[in-house]
Amino acid sequence: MPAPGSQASLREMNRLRVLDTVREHGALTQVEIAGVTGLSAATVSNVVKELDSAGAVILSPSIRNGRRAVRVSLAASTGLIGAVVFGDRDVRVVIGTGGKEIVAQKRMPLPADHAADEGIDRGARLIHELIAHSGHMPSDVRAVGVGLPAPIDTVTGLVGSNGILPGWRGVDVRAVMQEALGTQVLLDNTANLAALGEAKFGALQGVSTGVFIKASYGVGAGLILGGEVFRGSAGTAGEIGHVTIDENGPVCRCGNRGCLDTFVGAQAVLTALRATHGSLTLRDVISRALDGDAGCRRVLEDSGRHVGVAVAGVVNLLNPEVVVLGGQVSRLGEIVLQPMREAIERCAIPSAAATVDVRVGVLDPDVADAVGALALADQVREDADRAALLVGQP
Amino acid sequence: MPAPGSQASLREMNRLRVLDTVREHGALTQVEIAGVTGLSAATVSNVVKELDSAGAVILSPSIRNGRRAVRVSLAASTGLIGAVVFGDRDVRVVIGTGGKEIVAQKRMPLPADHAADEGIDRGARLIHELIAHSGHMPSDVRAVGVGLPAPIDTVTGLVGSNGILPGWRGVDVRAVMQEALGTQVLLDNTANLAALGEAKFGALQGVSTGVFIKASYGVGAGLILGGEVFRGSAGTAGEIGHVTIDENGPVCRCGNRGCLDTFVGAQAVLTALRATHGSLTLRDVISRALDGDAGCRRVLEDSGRHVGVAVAGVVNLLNPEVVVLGGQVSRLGEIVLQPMREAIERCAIPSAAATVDVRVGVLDPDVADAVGALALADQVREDADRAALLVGQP
DNA sequence: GGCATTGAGTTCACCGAGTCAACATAAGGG
DNA sequence: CCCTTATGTTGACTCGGTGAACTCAATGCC
Repeated sequence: MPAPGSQASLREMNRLRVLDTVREHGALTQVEIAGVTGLSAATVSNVVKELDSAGAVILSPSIRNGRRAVRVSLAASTGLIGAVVFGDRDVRVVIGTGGKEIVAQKRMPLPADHAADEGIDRGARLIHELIAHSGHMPSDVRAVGVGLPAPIDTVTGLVGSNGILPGWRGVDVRAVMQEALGTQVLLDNTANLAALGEAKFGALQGVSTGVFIKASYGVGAGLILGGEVFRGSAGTAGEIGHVTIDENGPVCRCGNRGCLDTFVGAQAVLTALRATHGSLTLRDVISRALDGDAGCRRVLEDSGRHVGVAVAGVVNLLNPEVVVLGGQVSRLGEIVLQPMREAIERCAIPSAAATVDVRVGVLDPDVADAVGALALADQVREDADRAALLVGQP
Repeated sequence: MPAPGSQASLREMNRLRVLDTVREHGALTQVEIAGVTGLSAATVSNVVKELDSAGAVILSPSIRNGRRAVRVSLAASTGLIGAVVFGDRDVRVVIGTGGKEIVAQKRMPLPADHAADEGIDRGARLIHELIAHSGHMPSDVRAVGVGLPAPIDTVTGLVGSNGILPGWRGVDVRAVMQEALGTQVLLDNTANLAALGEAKFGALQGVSTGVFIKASYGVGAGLILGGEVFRGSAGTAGEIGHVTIDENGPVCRCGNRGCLDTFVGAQAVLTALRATHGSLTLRDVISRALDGDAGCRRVLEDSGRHVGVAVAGVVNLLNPEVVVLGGQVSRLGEIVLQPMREAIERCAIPSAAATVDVRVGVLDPDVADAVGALALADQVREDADRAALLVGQP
């Protein structure tokens, strides 16, 4: 890398400026690039020439009056990116080429009490299968994003102790997965990943301060602050499921009492319905509620209210522009959103409650996490491409 | 300003690089500057010459072997900066020259039900008095930071509705104050200001993710995220006083029930002690607790516990490195910190609770807000100096 | 006192990079 | 066929950073 402050670094900055402009605006002519970046046409000409000979952009003619402009667009990043997302009882694997497009995907159930090694092994095997089926080589995969429904300590790299998966505690998933896949692996909480997905392609696009609530088997949050996913000092930010709602409430699996999770987690929901509805899964409850079953609907409305109380605290604390509800429960739409909004309105300070926009996520809850995991992997690939470009142009 | 990406902008960046290096490290020789910035000695020589002729730095000889090195240090910023901080029943006015040094200060009580105009008027008059007494002109004041114990909507500029000061609701304090002082006025919540003070000069120095809790007449929080004060989308972030602790708790002045404030606000503390101790002020309770009064101590310990429960939620959500307790109540030190720590330990998820460091602020609670307000004003002055430097060197 | 030594800052020739202006280019219109 | 229109390229110029040579001011040694 060139010394900071030198002319070489200025050149580099301008190369990146041009590249980022093209990335953001799509195909542009050189004059347009010059207009947007504020660089002179001559400089843009030189930079584009370099970029073209390095294979970073592609030039295609366009038709218009006068001399034909040449549109500059980003050369497609090479290689594949992958995502492996572990749910409470399954693993979903996706491969893509970038953006939110999905090349192939596969889902597979996992036993309730599986060990981490087993899950990782199955995830890795599915990735390899998908690659083979789509006619690629394992070495084509540049990066894989992995999601777990548990807090992940980025300092130690270990899975936190109060996630949904008991068999995964204290495992360094990133290291093991990286070993199994032979590619760079990025590990994150599924709430953070879904938040990233919504921020890139969904309801949180362009939002500076946003809160994503993932309500599924458990409740988690992903925070978008300054347009980026916020992970806190050790990566476990966004844990909203164990906020104390009632100091004397039921005992939670985290050891505390009256956590939000004891009121709205799948356990609580299913227990509340057992007497009248028998043994159901969370998905059953949701689809019955959508079909008009009063009991199921009522229990989920209550969940919405409880989540709303907790979210009101978050709204007070962070004063977000938008709160997005995601996760399986978000399929219910206004049924659960309405009581949630009312609770926020009631419990948050008026000025913050008045400005916050509470809505449902845009992405399908089944794939939102995976889309985010792909986005995470894509970022890494972009960084690598960029670094390669810089060392390639000494 | 020069076009981005041009060589002129590179020059400017290097000027700022040198300036910031000197700002951060204090007096340095040119070789040292070159070492830190990575620029060549020749460039540093040129830049320093420019900076010197612009009056931005001062050169002083130093003694050592070989040719005497010339130490480059920042020219003292010209002019004064001021702070006006409104408490629940008083106003404190401070003037300084930069950093945390205080040139002069004055405190004056305010009637409990005063109107905003009255408070602003008194604050402005005090500023003018202090300036006159210290032998300066009103025009010497470059910027004034103003603190209010209430949420401030930065979009509308108005004071939020659930602060401690009923007579201030819906007033555009910044505009009125600016009119009265004839200088640039920066307005912020006192919790944010005290957090800024601790971040610049106290317990939050160098901390990336930190939470400052101001426990005084009411409870508020100032968030430090990425080393900066985080204000949310409309500036009201950090409102922790109206988090719901108990859905069926006492009615709060904000209209909700069971807010933290109804358990630990001065109102609640004083009411709890009225039967046994008669009419006290919060300061009385604190000093008696320090003197060993069991009742006062017990009530404040309970406050600490309640605050701890709420803070545990914040710790889960933001995963901070440090939580700093400030405000009048922090004078009690471990008496209130201990129960607070225990509550956090008990209610927050283990990994986050284990890594968070809970301590008392370094700054005197009486002046922490003002120190922050000065820092805010100082930032503005620095920006103005910097801008002047740039246009002064075309 | 004279003189080498030491290390800081300055000067200068050089070169890389951005800019302006002129120019080459590639259509469509009359 | 030439003019118009609009884009991209080229070259002379200037600006700014750099390395190497140089100046400068004190110390210490003889």
